[in-house]
Amino acid sequence: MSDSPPSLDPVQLGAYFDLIEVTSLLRHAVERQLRETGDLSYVQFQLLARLGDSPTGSHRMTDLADGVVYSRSGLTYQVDLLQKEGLVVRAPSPDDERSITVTLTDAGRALLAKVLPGHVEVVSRLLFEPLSRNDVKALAGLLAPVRDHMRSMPSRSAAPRRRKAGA
Amino acid sequence: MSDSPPSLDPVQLGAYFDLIEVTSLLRHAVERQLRETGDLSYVQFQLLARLGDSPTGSHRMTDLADGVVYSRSGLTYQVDLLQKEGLVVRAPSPDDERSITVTLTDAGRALLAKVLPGHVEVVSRLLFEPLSRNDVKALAGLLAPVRDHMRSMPSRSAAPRRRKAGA
DNA sequence: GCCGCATTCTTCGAATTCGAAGCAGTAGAC
DNA sequence: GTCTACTGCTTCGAATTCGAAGAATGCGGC
Repeated sequence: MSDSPPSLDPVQLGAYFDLIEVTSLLRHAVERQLRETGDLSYVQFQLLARLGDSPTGSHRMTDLADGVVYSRSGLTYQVDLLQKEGLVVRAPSPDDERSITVTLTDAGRALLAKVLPGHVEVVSRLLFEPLSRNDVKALAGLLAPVRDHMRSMPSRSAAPRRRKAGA
Repeated sequence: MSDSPPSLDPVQLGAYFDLIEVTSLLRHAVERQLRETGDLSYVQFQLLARLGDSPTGSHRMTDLADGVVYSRSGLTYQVDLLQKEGLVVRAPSPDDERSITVTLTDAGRALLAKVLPGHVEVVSRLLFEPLSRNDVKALAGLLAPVRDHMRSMPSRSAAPRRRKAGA
C-alpha cells in the first residue's frame, strides 16, 4: 500500500518527462527524414535495420514484433507492405511450420543503405550534438540496465488464454 | 557536406537503440495501466497532466499540440473525446478570437488523481527501479540539454517557429 | 481604412494501429 | 497413436493518426 510513494520526486519527474519528450521529438524528426528519403515509416525502417543487422538477414515474425515492440497484427500489415515493395521476402521456417521467416532482399538492403546516411545525420544532429563522448557513454551505461530490467519484467497481463465457461 | 560520418560509433548506436527501446517498452506498459485504470490513452493522459500542471488549469490548443508533440488535427480529435467525457471544456480565448482555450474540469482533475498513483507506480517500477538516486540525477542532467537542443532546432521545412519564453 | 499574408482551429479522406477471433502446426501426457 | 493445450501468424472490425484543404481572425504596410 504505502510501498510506492504517492509521487515521483522532482528529479525523477524531470528525467521521465525529458525522456518522453526527447524521444517524441527525435522520432518525429527521423520520421520526416525517412519519409522524404525513402518513403519509409519508422517501424518499417526499424524492421529493415534489424534484418540488415542479422547475420542471415532474416528473422521470425514474432521476434521482429517483440524486437520493435509492435503488435503481431500490425507486423503482419507492415511486412505485407514491405513485401509488396519487394524489400523483404516471406518464407516458411524449415524447422517449424508455424513460423514465417522474413528475409531482406537486395532491394531492401539497397534502400536501407540509401536512407541510412540521412538517418545517421539526423540522429547525430538532434541527439548527439549536445553530448560529449563521455556523456554518450554515461547515457548508454544508464539505459542498458533499464532496458534489461524492462525486458525481464513479466508482461503483467500475460494472462493465458481463458477457457470458455471454465471455473 | 561529407563531414558527417557514415555511421555512428558503437557506443552512440547502443545509446540510441536503448533510448528507443526503453521508451517503447515504458510507453506500452504505461498505456496498459492507463487503459485499465481510467480508460485513457497515453496522449489523453499527457494532455490532462499538462492542464493539471498549469496554474490556470488551461492551455491553448496549439500549445498543447506542441507540448505533447502531436498533430493539430489529432489534437482536435482527442480534445473532442475528452470534452465528450466531460473532462475538459473548450472556450474561445479572450485576447485572441482564433485561439481556443482548453480547461480541465473537476471531473478531469478527479480522473487525473485517480490514475496518477498507478502511473507513478509503473514508471517507478519499470524505469527507476534499476537506477540509483545519482543515476537518475545523471540521466536528467544528460537529457535536459538534449531536450533544449531539440526544441531550439528549426523544424526543417515546417512553419517558422514562434518561440515564446514568457508566460 | 483596406489588402495580403500569417496564425488558429476544424473537417475530410486515407493510412495505420491494435485486440479479439480464427486457423494451422507443435509438444507433452497418457 | 490420440488428445489437449499452446504457439505463430493472419483476418477482421473499430479506433486513431496524420496531412492537406478550408474557414475565421489578427497583424503590418500603405
